[in-house]
Order: sequence, then C-alpha cells, then structure tokens
Amino acid sequence: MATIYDVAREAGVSAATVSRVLNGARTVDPAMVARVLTAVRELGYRPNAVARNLRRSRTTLWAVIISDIGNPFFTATVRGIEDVAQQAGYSVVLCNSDEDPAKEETYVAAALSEQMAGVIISSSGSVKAAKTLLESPVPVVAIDRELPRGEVDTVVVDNEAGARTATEHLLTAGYRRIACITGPEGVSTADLRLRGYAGALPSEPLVVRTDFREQGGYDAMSSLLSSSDRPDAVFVANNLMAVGALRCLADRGVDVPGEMGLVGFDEIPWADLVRPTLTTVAQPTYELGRMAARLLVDRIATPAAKPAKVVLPAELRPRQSSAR
Amino acid sequence: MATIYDVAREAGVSAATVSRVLNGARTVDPAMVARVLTAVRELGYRPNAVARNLRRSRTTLWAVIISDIGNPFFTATVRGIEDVAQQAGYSVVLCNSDEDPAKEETYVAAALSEQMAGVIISSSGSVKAAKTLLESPVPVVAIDRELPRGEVDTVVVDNEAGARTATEHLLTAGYRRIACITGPEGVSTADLRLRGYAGALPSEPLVVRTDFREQGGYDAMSSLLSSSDRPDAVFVANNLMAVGALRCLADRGVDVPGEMGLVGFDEIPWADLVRPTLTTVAQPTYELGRMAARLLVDRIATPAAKPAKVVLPAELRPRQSSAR
DNA sequence: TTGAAAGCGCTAACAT
DNA sequence: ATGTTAGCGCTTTCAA
Repeated sequence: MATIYDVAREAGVSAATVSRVLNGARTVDPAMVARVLTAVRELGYRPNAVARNLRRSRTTLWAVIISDIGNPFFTATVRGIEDVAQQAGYSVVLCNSDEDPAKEETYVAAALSEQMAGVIISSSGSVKAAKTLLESPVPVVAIDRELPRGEVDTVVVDNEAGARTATEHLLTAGYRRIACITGPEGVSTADLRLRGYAGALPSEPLVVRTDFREQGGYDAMSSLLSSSDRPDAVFVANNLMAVGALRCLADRGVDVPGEMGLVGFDEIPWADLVRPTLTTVAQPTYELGRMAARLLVDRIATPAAKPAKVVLPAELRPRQSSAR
Repeated sequence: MATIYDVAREAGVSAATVSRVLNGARTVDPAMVARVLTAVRELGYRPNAVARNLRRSRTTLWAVIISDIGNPFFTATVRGIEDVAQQAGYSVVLCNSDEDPAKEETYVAAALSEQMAGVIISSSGSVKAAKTLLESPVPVVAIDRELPRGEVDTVVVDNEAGARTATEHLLTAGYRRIACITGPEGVSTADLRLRGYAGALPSEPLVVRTDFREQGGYDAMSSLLSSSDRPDAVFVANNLMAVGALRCLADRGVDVPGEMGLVGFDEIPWADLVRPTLTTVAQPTYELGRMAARLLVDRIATPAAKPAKVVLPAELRPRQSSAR
C-alpha cells in the first residue's frame, strides 16, 4: 500500500503538506492541493487510519454492544444511533454479545484496546464488563438496560410503569390469576418489569424467571400450564419470550385470549399478522437510539458533566391476545 | 492511560520483556512473568491495539457489511460468522449499509482505512464499493449476493433453483397466473430469483421490481391487485417483501390462499405464527455464515488461491399461503 | 505557506 | 533470557 511519503514524493512536496491537504487545511496553495490530489488518485492512496488514530490518540469509531442481534428491538435502536453518529462524524460498529457475559467482556476489552471514541451498551448483565468500562476513560452510554452499579448516561423506557399498565390492562379485561414470565435477575429490564407487574397485582405474584429468549418463554409457559396453580393470563417481560409463550399455547391448543390472556413487553415485527394478534407494550426504539447517541456526543465533548438519565415512555398496544 | 513503558518501569524490566509476557512468549523467566503481571494489574494496564496494529501492519478485526440489519435473515448468518471468527482469533464488527450504496461505500472505505483483516459483504449493489474492495489487498468474501463483477470467494444459495421450485409449487397447487415481485436490478438475488421464476413459467412472466423492503412488497402487491391482468398467485423474492405483500392482502380482504397464493423467498422468524402461515423457500443461514467465515480464514492464509464459489441448497417449506 | 523532525505505543530484529 | 533500538504511517509543533 502506498504511504503518505509515496504521495509526497510523487507530488514533489513534503508529507506534512499531503497531510494538510487531506485534512482540509486552508493554508495550502491551490496549486499544491491540485498536485497532491493528482498524486493521491494516481497511486490509489488511502490514508492508514490505524496510524492516524495512533498519532491523534483518538478514533472516530463507536462500539455499540447489543445483547442480542436476533431481537428486532435493536434494529430500530441501531438505526437511531447510526443516524446521529453519522451526522456527528462517527462510524458505528456493532458488537453482538448474544446475552453472553463472557462475549460482552471480550467486546468491551476490544473496544477499549481499539481506543474507540465511545461505547453504547445494552448490558447482558456482566458486572465485570460494567466495571471495566466505568474504570476506563472511554465515554459510555447505557441503553435499554441500566449498567450494573453504573453512574453513567442512561436511556431507558419506563419499564415499571409499562409493566404496571400491562398488568392493569389484564385485570381490567377480567383476568384474575395473572402470572409473570421475566428475565434473569440483575438485568434491570427484567427486575423493573417484574416490579411493575407485582405492584399492580392485588394478589400474590406468580413468577417464572428464564432467559430473554424465545425458547425460554416457551418453557416457562409450559411449566405454568402444568402447575397446580395455573394462571388465566400472563404478562411476559420481553418480545421473544412472548412469542415463545404464544407458540407453546398454540402447540398445546390453549385458546388465546379465551383460556389464557397474554401481553408482551416490546413490539415484535409482525405483531398484527400473528394470530391471535399480540398485545404489547411498545417502546420508542428509534428515539431511544437517537437519544443515546446524542448523549454520547455530549459526553465526548464534556467528559466531566453530570451523567444524565433519560426515561422515555412506553405505550400499551392492545390487540387480540388480551381481549377476553 | 498507562503505556507499556510504565509497566516496564514498575516491574523493573524492559518494554520488550513486557511485550513478550503479554504475547505469551515462552522464553521469559517465570519470575519476570510474575513481576510483569503484577505491574499490569496494579496499573490497570491495557495494551493499545491501535499501536499494536500499526506496528504489526495487521489487525484481528473483520468487517461484516450487511445490507439490512432489519432483515432477520442476517441474524443467523452473523451468528455463523461470529462462531467461526472467534475460534480463529478474530473479532467481528457489523456494519449496516441499510441497502444504501453510499453507506456501503463509506463502510468499505472505513474497513480499508482501518486495515481490517478481512471483509464479508452482502452487497447492496454499489459497483464502486465492489471495485474499491477488489482493487484493495484486503481479503473479501461475498455472501448472499454476488459482488458486482467480482472474482472473489462467494457463498450463496441456489437462488435460481429455489425460485423455480417455488414457482413450480404454485403451478402444481393449481394457480394459473403467477406474478413475481423481485428486488432491484443488479442485485444478484433479485435477478437470479426472477430468472428461476421465469424459467419455470409456461406463460408470459408478470414482474414488479421494487426494493427489498416490506413497504416495497406492500406497494407492489397493491399495484398487482389493481392491474387489469390480476394474478392469482405471487412469488415474492424476499422475506420482508413477502410480509408486506401479505399485509396488503390482509388490508384488502383478499383471501389467501383461496383468491391469491403466496410464496416468499427467505424464512421469516415466525412464519408459522402469522395467519395464514407463510410458505417460504428457506435458506441455511447459519451454515451460510459459517462457510463464508471459513473461506475468509483460508483466504487470509492463502491470498493467492483461486476464488471459491459455494452454492448451498435452498429448501421449500410449504405452508398455508400456497395451499389451494 | 511549506518542510524538518519528533513521537504516538507497540513489536521484532538484533545484540548481548 | 533480556535489553537496545528502529520503525510501523501519520500529524503537529516548530522553524524558516
């Protein structure tokens, strides 16, 4: 690969001048600019970002560490992040931790080693990854899920209120024994949605914890169906588990919403095309991403500012699965 | 941030020794290893990958440039890539071109500037991006879609055969006037699936081209419904457009599969939960990702080897939407 | 306005 | 087995 010195020689100028031209300094003679650009084109020169980053001690890359690329929730969120990032001159690289704390730690370590300009993370619960990030100088924004013990910029939805609304909706519809399927302890969305559910319930809570995956939801629903204290409705704390639960009910021939009501948290892509259509608590995903990116831009500009916490509203979308 | 020299000073050794310890050289005295590791821990030292990459003139990052992060097709594919990459000592960063050639070009440029160790790309059709990649020394594997005019390692499914099978399936089911909704010209999947469809058809083809998005499928179906030559079945060349088409039919109250048969190419996540369930041509997505990653590993090891082209089979999954 | 030169942090010859 | 040293490619003072 051609280096900046090759270009300099070809154009008959110094490397410093080439650098100035390429970085848009206005103190360069137009004639030289032309010569440099010609040389760049002829040699097919492409600046080595690694060298530049080393010299500048900074990069223009953001790492966005998401917990499950298979969850459509992240699609719109990432788009929101990308749109703001691009405008601010950053490129976004996505890292998929796949709900695996070990992978999350690997990606956090990589982001720091690679001197990324910032990190946006939806924690899969690794305390170690969170600690590493917090002790590092890299600007961090937590999204969707709070960072364990983290005093950092955070963008979440009002999980507790959303869960409460969903549970009250089931009560209003006439369901009496409402269970909750939620995610792993220590993941803030799992815990807060559980709290919202429990708070809305006049009776004793009935809780199953599992992972945030479709299979987890299936298994959880399966165990609820065969329990002695079988519920007549379930609030499911994320979208993929809700789909799993729905599939389980279909497989078992349980009538939804007649025999069993169902509300999920998080939209699923074709919530209105599945049968029965799925009642969900929808989140402003795109806006979540935009907001996180804006916070990160601000944080990079002002590292010492007090961390912000933004809570966006979630909204119930009543559909068939809860309409008794 | 602490540098390798800080660690060296703290441990009372040279920077070279620290480097050796950190890179697992076995020619280091165990006592020194211990001292170095202690110093590393005390200082919270973290190697600067940018400096390392510059010095080594290589990185351990792969760029995976996908054309639409919102398409669930890529979920399993990316997982396949990641699993192989991790085993081979590479980290994967995802870049979402969002079917936008300009974004694709930006990400290709970034991947080259950042000296990424390799690129796996699902082209959104930018000839310029393809050219840039092919003229660069970076190892490239095309996945899902062929790279425009690219003599590179390629992993695709047998699009033509899959489309033919789908079309024949509709004919066998008794549909007579079968249309095709496909993607942009120049995108290999769009063109090959169209060819497979046309090849299987005894009559004149009826084709609508649009983008590969849900809205595109909706609009295309809408125009087919109001055309004078209204079809009784449609083969839709990707998953998102199939969902759009299905939604359009639902909105218009057209009975599927009675009034209109439908087959999509690519699975959708809950094909069996939507109503009617959607007949699709399924692809071995995870295997596609694994294969691409394996080719990339080989290519990095043997840059001069002849490019391979791997064609994996696609498989019809008959469901309700085509069962007249 | 331009060039010379130093140095970002690391690794790998080479020397000891 | 360990240290010395040069240099990866770039940017940015500093001097002219």
